[in-house]
Amino acid sequence: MLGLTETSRRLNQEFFARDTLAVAPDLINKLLVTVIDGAVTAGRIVETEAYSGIGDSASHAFRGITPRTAVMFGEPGRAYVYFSYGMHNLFNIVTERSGTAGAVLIRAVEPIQGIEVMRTRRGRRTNRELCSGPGKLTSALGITLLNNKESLLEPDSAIGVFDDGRPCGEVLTGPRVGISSATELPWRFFLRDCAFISRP
DNA sequence: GCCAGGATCGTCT
DNA sequence: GACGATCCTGGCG
Repeated sequence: MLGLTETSRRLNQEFFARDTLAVAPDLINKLLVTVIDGAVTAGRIVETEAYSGIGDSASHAFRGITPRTAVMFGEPGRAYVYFSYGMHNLFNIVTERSGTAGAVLIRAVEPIQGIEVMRTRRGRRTNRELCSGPGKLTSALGITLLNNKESLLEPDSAIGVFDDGRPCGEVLTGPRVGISSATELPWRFFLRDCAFISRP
């Protein structure tokens, strides 16, 4: 697919078909790669949040299957992209076995490849401002509603997540950001002492 | 550097 | 008809 990932392994369905609370921390330190509009961009995932189904009142799937949330109940390893606050696309990866709702929101990545493309898409910015938030990284990586429901598992998928085997730093947990219910659950995962997370 | 306010629309009640 | 899993800008110091 590209030089960067020649020695990397694309995460398969088995990886995503697990407990959302196991997948979310395991995604830290993995590479999120997109090939969109002819441009390759990649970033190292440094911050995620878990959104479950049953019992998680902050999850879109909490009220059951609707046209929007159906993808969260479907096949693991697909993209769930939705539009928020009238201007931002937010990118999630579907988890759990088919029939069980779950997704992991990618909240921040460290820019690795295609940084000039990211700068073009986001405007003139420092590296840490390019992808340090869920709305920012979709913009920088070119992810839109068009990518909703797409598989991340095929060799020619526009979006993929790769493991390059690089050792991971310490992963910390904390409350999720920007929600008004289930605020007590520590389902946000992020790299310790990382300059590229959405908030210090 | 910090904070308040505005932008803007898909989705569900 | 209300409300976000947010980001950017401008004003102030």
